[in-house]
Amino acid sequence: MVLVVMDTNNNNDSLMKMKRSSPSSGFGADQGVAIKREKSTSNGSSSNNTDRENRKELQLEGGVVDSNQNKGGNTKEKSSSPNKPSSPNQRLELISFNNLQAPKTAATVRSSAIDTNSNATSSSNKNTEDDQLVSAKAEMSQVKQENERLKTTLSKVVKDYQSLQMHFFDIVQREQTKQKSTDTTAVAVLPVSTHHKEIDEEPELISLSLGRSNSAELKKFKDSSSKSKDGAGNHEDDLNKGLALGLGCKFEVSSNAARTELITNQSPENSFEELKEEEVVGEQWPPSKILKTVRSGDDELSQQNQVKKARVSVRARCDTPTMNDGCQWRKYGQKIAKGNPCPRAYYRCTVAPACPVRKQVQRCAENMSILITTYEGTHNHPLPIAATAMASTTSAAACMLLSGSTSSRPNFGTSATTGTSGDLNGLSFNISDNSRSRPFYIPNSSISSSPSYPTITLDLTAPPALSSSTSSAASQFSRLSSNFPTTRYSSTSLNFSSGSESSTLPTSWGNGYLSYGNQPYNKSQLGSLNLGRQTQENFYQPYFQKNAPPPPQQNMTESIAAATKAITSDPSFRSALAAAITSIVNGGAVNGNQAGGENVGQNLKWE
DNA sequence: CGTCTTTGACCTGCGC
DNA sequence: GCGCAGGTCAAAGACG
Repeated sequence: MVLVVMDTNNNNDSLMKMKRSSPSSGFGADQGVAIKREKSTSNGSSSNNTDRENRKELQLEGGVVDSNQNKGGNTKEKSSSPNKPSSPNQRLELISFNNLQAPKTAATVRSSAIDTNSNATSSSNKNTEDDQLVSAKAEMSQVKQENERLKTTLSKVVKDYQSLQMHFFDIVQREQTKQKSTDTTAVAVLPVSTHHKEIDEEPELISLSLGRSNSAELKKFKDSSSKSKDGAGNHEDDLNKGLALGLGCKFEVSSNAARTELITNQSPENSFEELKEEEVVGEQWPPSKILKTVRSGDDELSQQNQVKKARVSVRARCDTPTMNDGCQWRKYGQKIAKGNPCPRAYYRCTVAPACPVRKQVQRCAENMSILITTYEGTHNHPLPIAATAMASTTSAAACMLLSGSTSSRPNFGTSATTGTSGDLNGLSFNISDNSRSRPFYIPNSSISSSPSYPTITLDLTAPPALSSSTSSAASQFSRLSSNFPTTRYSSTSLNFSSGSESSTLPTSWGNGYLSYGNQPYNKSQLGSLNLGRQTQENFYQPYFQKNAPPPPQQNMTESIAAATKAITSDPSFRSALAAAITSIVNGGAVNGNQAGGENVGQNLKWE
């Protein structure tokens, strides 16, 4: 259950706070003169002291304080505002707390009223306490109403989930039926066909992958399936277009060697240690991986670097200087980027020492209330639950981007390492048809301005009216794509907004259930996370059993369970899912004229 | 004293 | 080759 509670007003205030609190307004040799002047005028003697005082002041105000401003060691990017419910869970807890507390208050008031009456004091006291009683009752009723609303929303979400799940299982069953028949055919006609054999052995093929697989293998497989089974329904048509509804591992392994590697990587000893950078999602779709064996070392390296640089940019309205995505970040640099007066901050993930993930945070030049966070790379370590939702979303988007932009390459997605990384992230978006992939370029002023890197933009800033239709979403894309430079890599924009829910940024992404492993975190790592009443045991949930890889079906079921939890717990996620499904169901996948980006831009109403 | 942020300097890639 | 811009490094300082 997710409620996005975020104050989106006060943008000016927050900007002012940011300006006041952040020394970022003055930095670097590369910075403009005007900004330096601003720094020098901020305080004649010591701007640093002023900054720190301002930070303290902000903290006292209960305002939003960046991790940079939390000077106290481990306090990195905590839920920024102590006065606001920083996570949906907290919000719910708050409500239920109120629910519990309200009667107590009423009882207290009543008892004190009795005491007062027994003492036969003035009637004005009586009136006052009656008023208190009335107000307490009113408060109670309000809280009850809110509770009811929450329950209703929850039931709707669960209902949506169930219908979706039913649909998914239906598809899976059809797929399995087809697969069996295909295998039979393949064995009869091509007894040595490794292709079908692999498919048979790789249940990951049937998985909750939002979007369209662009795998040539899958296509071949589908084609053969449809040949072997006439009269395929619409669902199968969609499937043949590459739709595989599966959250989790939508990966194909085309060679036994690769599969062996996958299995090796999934062994408990190697599960994380051996997750090399290029093996992680976001970077995990090296289309060149398949050609790895035939390419030269240099070529391979360059390809990997390309993939490594895949980025996911998240645009979201956010009052806080940085988005609380649940991860621990360490700032390592700050720059003024050309075309944007707002400084760009560079962060490294510090959850694990060798984590390659970096993020850049920058305010949008056009709309300062919009925070653009660009993620690069994928975590090679278990993530706190609070961070998994964002990680899953971004890695999925990265997958989508890479698959979309590179789908012209043969044998895409057959790398074993992609399978591993996909397991880690539990979600993948695929665009099957490169011809439908219409890139949206990132403006130069944007944070993802580097033309060298493929970037996908998840726009969480759209107002409800904009996100409710394809045309409006497209207009939003066009807004994004205006004045975009020609880049070497395509960039894609996804509108993940869903109604009013996503018009504001979730203050916490902590509803993800796609934990990366079952390794326990030590407390210091958890220290900066706002756990609320969650226990540490619950906080990190195993996503896949590493020690004993479950049978395919079980694995898939776990994927589904995890994914559906994520879906039901994150409005943005649901929106993304809805958008993807809508785009396909509404014919986007069938209608070959439509661009993938436009299709994804469509949103499904969930209520 | 350890950790973190700040920020000037440096490196790298790209366009001309 | 040069300049520009993005990205990173690392020394210095602040803080608990």
